[in-house]
Amino acid sequence: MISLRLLDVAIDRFGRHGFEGASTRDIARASGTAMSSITYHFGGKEGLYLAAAEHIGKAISERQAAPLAAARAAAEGPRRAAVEALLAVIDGFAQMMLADESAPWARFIMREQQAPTQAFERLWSGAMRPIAETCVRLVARARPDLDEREARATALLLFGQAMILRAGRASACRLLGLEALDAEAATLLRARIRANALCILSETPR
Amino acid sequence: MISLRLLDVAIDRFGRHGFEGASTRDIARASGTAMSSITYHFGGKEGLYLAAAEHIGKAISERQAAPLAAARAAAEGPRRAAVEALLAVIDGFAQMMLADESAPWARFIMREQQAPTQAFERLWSGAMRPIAETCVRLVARARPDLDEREARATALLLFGQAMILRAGRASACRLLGLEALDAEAATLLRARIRANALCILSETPR
DNA sequence: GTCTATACTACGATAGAC
DNA sequence: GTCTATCGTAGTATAGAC
Repeated sequence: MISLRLLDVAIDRFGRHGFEGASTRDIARASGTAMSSITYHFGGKEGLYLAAAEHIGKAISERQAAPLAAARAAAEGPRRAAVEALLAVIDGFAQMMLADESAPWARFIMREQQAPTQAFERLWSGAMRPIAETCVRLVARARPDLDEREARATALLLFGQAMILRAGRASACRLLGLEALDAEAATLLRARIRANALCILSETPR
Repeated sequence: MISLRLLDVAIDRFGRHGFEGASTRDIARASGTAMSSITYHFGGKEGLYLAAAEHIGKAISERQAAPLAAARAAAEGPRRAAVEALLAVIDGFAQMMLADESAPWARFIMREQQAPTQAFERLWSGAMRPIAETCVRLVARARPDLDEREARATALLLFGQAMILRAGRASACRLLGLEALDAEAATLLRARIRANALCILSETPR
């Protein structure tokens, strides 16, 4: 499937150089095909960009499906179970942020976060919103002292801890004195994220 | 000063479209000068890019100077004072992430984080490392139960909460159901960041 | 210092062969 | 479906006038 190869390369190039900076010539060449294949399969540069966003959304949804299903089930259960389910979703997200696989997706999404286009809409409703809304409900279950808006803010901030592992990757490496986030660093970071999240979610109203 | 105007526009364009995507023609036009001024003042597109990074580093250092000086003083004081000083630094960072002013800087830096060039080195040693290292010492003071690596990881993750306000701006708006992060949302988010950080920093060894 | 003019390269889109 | 060839536009760099 040449169109799949085009999508993979496109995600890499668009993420690395942005929509305007990426070149369809280069994407086609790196995919081992002619530039006009892009016109044929996706209608043009913009069609390829939107298809790339959709492709990322599907990949994320697939990888988060398991913890998300467990989380949905736990949203109505006891508080303790809700906390554990939320910790599992956050850890799943952290693992994704740590995995090499997510680097191209993250580059792509990060650009959309700064200046959303039509592609962000597809990413949000397809992959991100289902995860986010489930987490909001779990936070509300774990922290009944928070009102709706506070619970939403808290869910967002909990993800921030994991997101910095991608969004601030270069800083993370320098601060930890590493060339790259290896398996040992990943274990350490996941443990700290879990401890911090547990601390926040266990806080009891005074 | 035409060179300052060029720098401001360059930060915006490089942040928005990336190094390759931004056009020196466009930057010069929006600065009200001829393209060859860039060659004259900065030696070319790449010189302009590096100068833009340096410019951002200086702006950040200036704005974080006050809480940073207080934090340095508190690093040797009582634990309670270290916690408060660190909360102040994090809040200063959060305010910067919330301010409209930081949007162009953030776009620029975020790109460098994903694929660091020589420009990241200047940003890191000029502005980021001084802040980060001070925070590591404060975390170590607040959480003597953590070893050096754990303290470094924790300092990083604390900043993640604030960073998502920029790095995940579009998601933050959608999750909170807002068009933009207004003053009310800013107050709410800063309060939650503070509460979460306080909770993490106050955790006592069992 | 700042401009105009120009040389050269690369871009995206498209037409048409196979 | 995939290719080559080509069109019009826009990119950076540079030379030289003022």
